[in-house]
Amino acid sequence: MSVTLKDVAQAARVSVSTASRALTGTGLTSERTQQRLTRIARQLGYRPNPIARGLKTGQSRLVALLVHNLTNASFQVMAEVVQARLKALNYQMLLCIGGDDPQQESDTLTTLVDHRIDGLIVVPTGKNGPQLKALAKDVPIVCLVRRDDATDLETVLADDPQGAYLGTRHLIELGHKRIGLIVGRQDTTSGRERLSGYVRALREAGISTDDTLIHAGHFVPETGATGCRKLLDLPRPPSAIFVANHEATLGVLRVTAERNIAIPEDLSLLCYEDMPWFEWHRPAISIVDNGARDLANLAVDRLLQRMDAKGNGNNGVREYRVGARLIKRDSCRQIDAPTAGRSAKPKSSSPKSSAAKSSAAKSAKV
Amino acid sequence: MSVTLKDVAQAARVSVSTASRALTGTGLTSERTQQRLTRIARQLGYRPNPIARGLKTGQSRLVALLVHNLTNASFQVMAEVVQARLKALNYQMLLCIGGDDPQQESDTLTTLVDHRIDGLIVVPTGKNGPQLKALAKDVPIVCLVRRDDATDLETVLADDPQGAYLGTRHLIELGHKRIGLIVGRQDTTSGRERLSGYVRALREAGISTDDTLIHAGHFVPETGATGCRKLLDLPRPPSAIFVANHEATLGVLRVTAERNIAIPEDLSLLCYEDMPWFEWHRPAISIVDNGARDLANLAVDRLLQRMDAKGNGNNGVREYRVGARLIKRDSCRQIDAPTAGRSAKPKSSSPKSSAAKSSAAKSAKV
DNA sequence: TAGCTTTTTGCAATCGTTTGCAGTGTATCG
DNA sequence: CGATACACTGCAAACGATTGCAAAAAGCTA
Repeated sequence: MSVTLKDVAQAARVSVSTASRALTGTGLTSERTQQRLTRIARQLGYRPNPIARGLKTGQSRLVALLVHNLTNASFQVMAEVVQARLKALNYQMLLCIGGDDPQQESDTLTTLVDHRIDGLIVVPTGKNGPQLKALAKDVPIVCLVRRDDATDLETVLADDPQGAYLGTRHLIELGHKRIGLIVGRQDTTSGRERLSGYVRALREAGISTDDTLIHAGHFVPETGATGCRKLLDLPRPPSAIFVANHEATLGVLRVTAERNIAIPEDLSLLCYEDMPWFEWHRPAISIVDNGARDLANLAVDRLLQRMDAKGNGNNGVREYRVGARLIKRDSCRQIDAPTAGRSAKPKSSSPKSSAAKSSAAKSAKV
Repeated sequence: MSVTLKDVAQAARVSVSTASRALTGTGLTSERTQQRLTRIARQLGYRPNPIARGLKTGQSRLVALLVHNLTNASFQVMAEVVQARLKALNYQMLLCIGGDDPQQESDTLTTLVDHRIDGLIVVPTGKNGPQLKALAKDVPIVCLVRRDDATDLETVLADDPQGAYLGTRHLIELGHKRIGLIVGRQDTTSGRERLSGYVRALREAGISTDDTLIHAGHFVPETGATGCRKLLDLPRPPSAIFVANHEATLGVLRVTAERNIAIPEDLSLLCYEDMPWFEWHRPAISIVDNGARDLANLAVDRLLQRMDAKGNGNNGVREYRVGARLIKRDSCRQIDAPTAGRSAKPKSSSPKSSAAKSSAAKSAKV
């Protein structure tokens, strides 16, 4: 069917070995034959067979990225970044979706090493530590976003303690004292760390934590809905909610919409991890940005590094942190002058303000 | 490193051929040796090497999906569906991102067939017809969402003419007479077909088309922004905009937000292809759903079918259509009684209605 | 038990590369 | 001019499976 190295060799009247050496550019052939063979190969449309090559060399030029889903905007960005970086280096990305399910993760992992992938970037569920650890002996692995405590793999994490701290402090600075937190499962790194950042900010500000204000749960919209209802139904509901569980955001928005709660007039909302549309939403949603792009880039860097090192094993296993950033938009409002300072800001305690603004716009238009 | 077939054979004191036959389950070995070998293989932790196998059999158990990006919600859904379906059949999905760029598409395609993929589902740019056609001789290919006119490949399309027609008719039925259209590039199937559906609905309703109301452009948010501005700046601006270019949606939302245009009071908005958050947006955005999930499933069905047929070539190349569905939410309003009929409906020509509702809710709350 | 068929097995070639080793030819040097 | 080095090249053995063909074993019949 397709033209093989043998065909090229025959056409050039040399042996396959020579052809191979000429085309792979080991400096072991004369300049002349090298050029001649490259030409002939191109004329014949020769393309090396990665499978055959892989069999011999043990490399597949395949690098896998295992994420939980593609709904999460961070994962989308990561997938695109990883793909782009790898393609430039002539690797193919094998994107796998594990659904945050240990069983699926485990299955996928075995399939992947079966396929002799050259490297793996994985967002671990945390439940397959032993397996990961074993695989790491055969293939370079970098963990992303979550740490797997049972392993000592190189890991690229978001700076969740800092991010949660920044976000919470921002709300405190705006005058909020009762701040609801909807956060991820406490058996995940990010879940625990974000909670801790929240607690630290509160403590620093001398605000005592209130367990009824904290809702931890799975990374699904329902968590947001439930948590939000719980918070709103409190005798003394919070004036701000910090949704530090990305997937839960939609649930929170649904509930606030259902209950006709105006943001930020009735409730300030701060979310975690950006989505393209947060910026276009009305009001534009303030967020703590986890730096998905940088995380992915760093993970690729680390992975490539290990792939080159080839066997110089586990020396220098590190944990990296990519800093978080607060992006202020319009979903959080100042509810109270923290100090006597600050004047120009229209801190508008009147719930009508935005409705007024919008109907003004309307009458101008209609 | 890893245990090979030879190891298993040795341990069982049989030849590799017997081992191979026993483990692959050709009925050519005695029941007894088959069981014995399976047991030994498991004990030794033997896993067949797909690369070696692939070299001999010419199959890789890899199926590629080539899409433009992962930002588009339809592509996300498709990726997840394809991955899930394939995994169940023990194939690995190779997800590639082509960026709707012919050059990248071309490169990726060659890499993919180099890797001896067993099948390919591709959203073609339309600029690499000849190449696709050539590749189709070696590997089963199914086109998705867009047709490549230069080929006669099996193609699974959304019913865009119908979808655009349904959407436009919906707006007409709500009383809109001037309906802006923001649509995709006219050198793509979907771009042309959506425009045609729009035109047909208008013609049927006896409304003459107005070219100044139609804006076609690339599949990027900017198209939406530009188009929306153009439409709003018209001497006689439309009362409704149909954004039939998914990526352009964000741009439109940005402009309407910038200009403080209330939806649906000042402007009705209808979009194409769902996104998870459209439902939670305020107002919830009405859409024409292209049925991404069904499209992906059908594409997989067709591909598997061809992969089985194995060589019975191009007979029966078909084009399939997956019907579109209108999903009404809150971004389109009735602006005018189409007939004298209909009573109960609060068709509210007063632009204040929703603002009133919302401020009522607020005062109830505060 | 011989002769036949039918299962079950093993040998060896093959897929398309890479690569150690040995061989050829040419240049260099004394 | 012969010896030695060096640059190229070719042979053949891998890599880990699958598979056609033939041999061995087993089962049957008479």
